[in-house]
Amino acid sequence: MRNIRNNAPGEIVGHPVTAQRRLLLDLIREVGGYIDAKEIYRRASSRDESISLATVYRGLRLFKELGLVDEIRLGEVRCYYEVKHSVEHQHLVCKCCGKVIEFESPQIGKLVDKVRRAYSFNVTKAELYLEGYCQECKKKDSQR
Amino acid sequence: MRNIRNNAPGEIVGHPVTAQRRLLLDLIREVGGYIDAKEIYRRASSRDESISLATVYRGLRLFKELGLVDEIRLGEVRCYYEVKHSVEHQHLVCKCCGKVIEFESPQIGKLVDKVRRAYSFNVTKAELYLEGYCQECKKKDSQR
DNA sequence: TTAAGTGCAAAGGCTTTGCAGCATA
DNA sequence: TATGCTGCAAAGCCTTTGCACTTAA
Repeated sequence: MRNIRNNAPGEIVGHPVTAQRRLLLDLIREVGGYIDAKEIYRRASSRDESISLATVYRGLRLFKELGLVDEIRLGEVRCYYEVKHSVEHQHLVCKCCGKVIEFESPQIGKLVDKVRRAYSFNVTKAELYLEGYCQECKKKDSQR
Repeated sequence: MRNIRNNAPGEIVGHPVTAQRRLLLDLIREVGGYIDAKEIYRRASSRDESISLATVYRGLRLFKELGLVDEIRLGEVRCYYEVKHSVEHQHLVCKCCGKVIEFESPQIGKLVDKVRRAYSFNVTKAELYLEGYCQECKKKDSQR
């Protein structure tokens, strides 16, 4: 188990490469981590003030379809997005401070294989979401 | 790994037991599986036509806090709810027909323990979400 | 009695969509 | 040139909230 953070290649193929799409994809890649649509819009606006939130959502949907980004849920209703990694990883979120730790576990792969065989499923996505309290927040809490 | 479906005990304690809360909790338990707020409201309305959707949401929030129900995400924006099980289990969803298979895996527990130690986290929730295509949908697809 | 819950309606947050104009391939 | 993308504004969903009334304990 180790922290990971590496980009995956991939381009917009089969669809027009507009300035907006270029900007959005570059931006998400620069961020390196997870980011939500509103924040993508905020950052995109600072480089192209006429870009619309609708274009952000339409771009995200396309990137998802092309496998360029992953849509992840971090315990909240809204979605976050991140560049698709070559290595699958999972998220551990602190309910108190919001810190997100990414980790990789080979056990997930084994588990997916088991499920695949047991239920004859073609598993295309595996998300493990762990939630709890980090060391610092545990300490803070016990000092109260 | 095996399919599970068993209820957990638990009651509304420390809060007034109103007719609405009683109805909602009974209803969720009768369902036995996952159900969303709108459907809970629809079914509750047939027994108490004056119940409001706000009460459904307020009830669900309370039940969550009391650990009587679990809020789960099945790949969609909206949430589903189910009676809290004594045994933790995970969900496997078919993207094509929507079928949901519940399964239990002891490996998740081991993995959670590893993460707990590795990051000094007090892990309070672990959700594994698997998505893909079931045997029937794979067949249908290959026949096209 | 009184703190707490309820219904209603309105508002909030996130996401999608219709449409007319514009740009990529 | 023609398909497809964009901005804008409006609408759609799901969920929460303010308020006055009602109720469980």
